[in-house]
Amino acid sequence: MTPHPSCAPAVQVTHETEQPFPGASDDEVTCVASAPPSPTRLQGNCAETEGGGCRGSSRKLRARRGGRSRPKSELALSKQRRSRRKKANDRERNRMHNLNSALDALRGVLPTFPDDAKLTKIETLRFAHNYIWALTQTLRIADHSLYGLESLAPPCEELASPDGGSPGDWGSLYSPVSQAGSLSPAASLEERPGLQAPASPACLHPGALAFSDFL
DNA sequence: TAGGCCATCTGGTCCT
DNA sequence: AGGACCAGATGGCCTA
Repeated sequence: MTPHPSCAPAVQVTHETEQPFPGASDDEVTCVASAPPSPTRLQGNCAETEGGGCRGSSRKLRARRGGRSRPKSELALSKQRRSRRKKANDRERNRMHNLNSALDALRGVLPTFPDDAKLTKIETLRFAHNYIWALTQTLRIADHSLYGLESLAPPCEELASPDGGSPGDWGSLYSPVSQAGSLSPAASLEERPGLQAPASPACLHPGALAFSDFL
C-alpha cells in the first residue's frame, strides 16, 4: 500500500507507538484512508461500498428497512469506517511490536558470534529450536554420565536429531522448520560471514556446555 | 540493481 | 460489536 505522501512512515510509527490506541476523532482524515487500495483488495465493490466488506451490506440494508440502528449518512459511515480502520491499524502495529519484542528477548538468550550479530526473524526461530534441542541432548548426556552410564551412552553419530533426520546431519536439526523453507539456520548462518552455527551438542562433553562449544 | 528483510496497511475470519 | 489473529500486498532500506 502506498502511504500518503505527506506522512513520513517513521514519524507515524513514533507517534502511534506512543499512543497505541489513540482516540480516533471522526473528523480525523488519516493517511490510511487517503491511500489507494491495493489491487488484491479490489474484490468487486464490496470493500469499497461498506465498512467491513460485503458482510456489512446486510446490516446496512436492515438499517434502511427500519432496523434498530439509526440510518447514517454516507459521510458518517465513511468517517466511522476510517476511525475503525485506524484503530485496527494501531492495534495491529502494537501487536507486531510486541511480537518483535518477544523475538528480541529470544535473541538475547541465544549465543551468536559476534555478540552483536543480529539474527533475522526466521534465523532466530530456527536457531532457538536447535539450541533448545542441543541443551536437551546435553542434559541427557550429562544424566548418563552422572549415573555412571557413560559407556552406555550412544556415540555422537547415533544420536538422532529432533526430526529423526540422519545422524550427525546438523543441518537437518532445524527441521521441520527447515523442511518448509530453504533457509536452515545452519545453512543460513554459514552463508552469513561472522555468524556461526553451533556444533553438534551430541558431541559436547557433558556438563561442559559453554558458549565456545557452540561455535 | 536485484534480492532479502522488515514495517505497515488492509480485509477476512474467528472468538468473546 | 469489537478485538485478536492471520496472510497478502506494498514500499523502504540495506547489501552483495
